[in-house]
Amino acid sequence: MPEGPSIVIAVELTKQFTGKKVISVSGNSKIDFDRTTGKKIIDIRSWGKHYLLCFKDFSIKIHFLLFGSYTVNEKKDKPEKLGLHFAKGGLYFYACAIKILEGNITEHFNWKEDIMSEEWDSKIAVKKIKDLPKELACDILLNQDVFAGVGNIIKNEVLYRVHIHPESKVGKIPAARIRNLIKEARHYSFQFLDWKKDFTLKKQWLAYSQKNCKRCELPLSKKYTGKTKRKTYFCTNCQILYK
DNA sequence: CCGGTTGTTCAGCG
DNA sequence: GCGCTGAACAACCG
Repeated sequence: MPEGPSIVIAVELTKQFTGKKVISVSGNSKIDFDRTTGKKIIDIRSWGKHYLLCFKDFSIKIHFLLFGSYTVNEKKDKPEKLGLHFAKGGLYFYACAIKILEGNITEHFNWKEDIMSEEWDSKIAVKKIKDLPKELACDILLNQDVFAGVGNIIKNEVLYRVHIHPESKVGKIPAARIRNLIKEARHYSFQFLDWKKDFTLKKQWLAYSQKNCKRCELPLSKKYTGKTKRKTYFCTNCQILYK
């Protein structure tokens, strides 16, 4: 559920409620339900790992974290954090973090930083990475200020595909290879989207949760790397360590 | 059946 | 104030 492409799918599967009026609201979230009742959803979109329900003067920001989920038109057998009821159907969110953002949503997010956005601008990532030379490659990819929407699976796959060791210092990686890393982060995120829609995502993994390197056959290293300490699968033979 | 995790925030400490 | 650690949250899969 939680990485950027999965949120893009969530937007697609719920777009039908754009322009619809919220008749009533339920759930155990602490946001003010009265604010939403009777209001029309004017847009549904995403930014990074955030799912956004936009109203005229505010937006509901939903982050699914690790275990969050949603259903359309039918409830799960779990207490919903937020349930929006329409004249026809409903939208339910579970185990997620919900916040209200005031004003126009464009004042809260820059879509040039969202890996899944049409507005994605790799030049911004280039500059931010230049400003963080001591960061490790594995950490920079998970940094939502640099790559909004990239999660641990994408991190693993991108590093493997561009032959960069996860513990490389980004300041030591040649500029052309940094550009390639950024390009692949975007490219793989869209592959993730396509494969997830086809239910073939796992079959396409080259490194994540794999035992051996698909290129040299040697066993992959498995390690909690960087300050983010997330599990990383990598090949010490095929992925170059810049230090 | 239990262990692990596609994530983030916050309290507590040195 | 900083960086680091651990806890908390909570659900599904293999």
